Amino acid sequence: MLNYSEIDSILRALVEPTRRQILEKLSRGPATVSQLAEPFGMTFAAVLQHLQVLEACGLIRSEKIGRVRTCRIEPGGLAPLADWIAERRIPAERHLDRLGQILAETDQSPPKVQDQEKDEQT
Amino acid sequence: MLNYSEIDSILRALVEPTRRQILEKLSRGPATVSQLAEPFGMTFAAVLQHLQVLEACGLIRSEKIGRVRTCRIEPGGLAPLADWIAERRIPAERHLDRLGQILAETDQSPPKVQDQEKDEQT
DNA sequence: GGAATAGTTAAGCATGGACTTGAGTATTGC
DNA sequence: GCAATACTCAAGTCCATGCTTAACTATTCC
Repeated sequence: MLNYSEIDSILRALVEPTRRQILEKLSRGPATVSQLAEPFGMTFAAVLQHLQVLEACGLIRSEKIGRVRTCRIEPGGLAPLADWIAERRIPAERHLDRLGQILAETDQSPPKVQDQEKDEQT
Repeated sequence: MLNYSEIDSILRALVEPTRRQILEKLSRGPATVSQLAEPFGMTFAAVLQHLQVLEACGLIRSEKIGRVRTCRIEPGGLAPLADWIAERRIPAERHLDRLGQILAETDQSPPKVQDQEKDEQT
């Protein structure tokens, strides 16, 4: 059983493009907070906040030695999300087959699908 | 090559718990807008907006027959995100092995990791 | 010991997105 | 045709979150 709020926190962390870029950068090797902050047109404090979010949900890990904090990817960090997706893809892939279509028409009662993609008014 | 903004729109869609619940419900079979709106303590219009977000990023599909719009899961909808994760897990899994540790210590220069988890002031 | 460096925290602003309300349109049943 | 149904759209409110500023702490170098 997956923890619902774990998925939630991982998704909230990943939805922010800056944080995905940080992950990208860390996946090429560990880096200090200042090294990470440098390329972004953003203050030190902002990057630090992103790092805290990433660490809180287990996507990265960091340790402070002296006055320098070094961050690195947490290897299994994306696993819960990968599992969540896997769980949902299998049953989803079954609907929309013949069976799914038949169930759709007999169960709920949309008269009949005469012509797919008839609307699409964006 | 994955489209960056595609991942972005999928993550933005999934980060909202209500939308994940809608997906959950649809994965058990197609449903009309009113059927989806019913169980949530939320207006029709709000649910409709969620459905539009889900459809815009390809996670669901809908068709209108008469005055009834029926929604269903788009089978391959989660595939881009699954791929994105897969791409990032493989290289990430390599760091944090012996090699990653060694690179971390020789490349950037944190003197030496004498004692892991020394800080942790939440 | 004092200045410079590296990071930390808190407060405040600003934007985006979820949700509501309310009015409008198309379809169905009588 | 007219009312009810099922959905659609636009505008507005409100709150969460990203970012900044500014003050603060802990280390290192001289």
